[in-house]
Amino acid sequence: MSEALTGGLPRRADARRNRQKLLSAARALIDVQGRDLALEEVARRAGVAIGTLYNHFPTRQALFQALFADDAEVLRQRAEEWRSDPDPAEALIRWLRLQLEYGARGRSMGATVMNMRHEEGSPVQQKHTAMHEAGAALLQRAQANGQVRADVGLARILRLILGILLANEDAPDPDGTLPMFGILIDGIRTGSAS
Amino acid sequence: MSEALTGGLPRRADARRNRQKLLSAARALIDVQGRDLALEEVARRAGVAIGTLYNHFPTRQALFQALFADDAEVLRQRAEEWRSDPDPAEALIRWLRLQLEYGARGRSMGATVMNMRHEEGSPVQQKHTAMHEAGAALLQRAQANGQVRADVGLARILRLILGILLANEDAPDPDGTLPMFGILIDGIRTGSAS
DNA sequence: ACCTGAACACCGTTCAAGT
DNA sequence: ACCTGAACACCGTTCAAGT
Repeated sequence: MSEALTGGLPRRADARRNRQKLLSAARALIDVQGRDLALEEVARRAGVAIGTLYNHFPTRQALFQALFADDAEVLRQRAEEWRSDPDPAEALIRWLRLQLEYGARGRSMGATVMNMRHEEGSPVQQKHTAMHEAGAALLQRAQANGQVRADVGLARILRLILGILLANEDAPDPDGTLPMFGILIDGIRTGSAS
Repeated sequence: MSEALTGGLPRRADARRNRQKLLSAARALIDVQGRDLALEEVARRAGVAIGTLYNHFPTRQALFQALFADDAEVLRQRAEEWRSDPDPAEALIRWLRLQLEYGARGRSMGATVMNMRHEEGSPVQQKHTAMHEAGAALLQRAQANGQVRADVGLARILRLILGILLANEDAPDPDGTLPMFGILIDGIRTGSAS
């Protein structure tokens, strides 16, 4: 239980190596097979037994979380940095575009992980919360400045970004994300109707 | 091959009954298991052998298409009707909201089918094209009236609706779709920035 | 503290044989 | 023209035994 619940790394060096090999194999496979990647193949490519995979990651979710949780930390940092940007709306939009980029990682698994329900107090949940708070500050700044409508929350915006990614995952033109992102941005700007 | 390619119904009466039983069973299961429903269980619940399922629906896609293709016809009809609505924008929005409702069918499988690549000349493709043209007329009317931005196409809007559905599929609050829909609508209205 | 791999269950898909 | 179900391949998951 130690590793799964604490989220810490394994104590033994060989176990840490195995964990890393599993993550690398999963990362490589996810780009090809998408979210339905075969766990057995992950173990096979990592050169470990299937039981070892389950030792490190008791569920699919645990594997995905380990793959993409660090992205949340990067996104939090950017949000903090851009909080002093002279143009609040521009800073917010830049950050949301970064969410679009990071979310696209691993066939949208990045954004999916970010929108998953995380175990209370888990490392992923903590990182996610920290990112969310930093982003919310960006949003509120733009709202206080009158550039963004006051009646939208960050969660709703981020889930819309997830939707954009998911809808374009198997689309004929996977780069249709930016025009759709543009509609989202215009939808949260002040000055429009309703 | 006849059935799969022509999309027509089977000639024999027992085969038509089997087809219907398969569709009913699939429809019931999809609400529970989502898009990853087990084909074997579909056949089991329909009371036919697994080979019979493959006879009628050679691929998963074929099964899904058969389940939801008729919705396209309904949506086309509504678009035609509302083309004479005095308020073009209101008519368009009402139709898009209908897309949201119909798309939500079967755990968003409805919208997914609508956004799939269909075989050229297949019945689904024809129905989808007809629906798309009728909807595009609604959109153009609202654009000609100056109520909706001229630089957005229907395909982009519909894919955004698909995204909204997918993003809310396993969400804590699955009825967050309407606020997100509101952002989309405001994003395509005239009068906003950019 | 961690690894191994056999064991079991379940599902996807094909196809020869039947009616 | 259609149905059947055995046959094969593959994967998910657990767990007793090992180091």
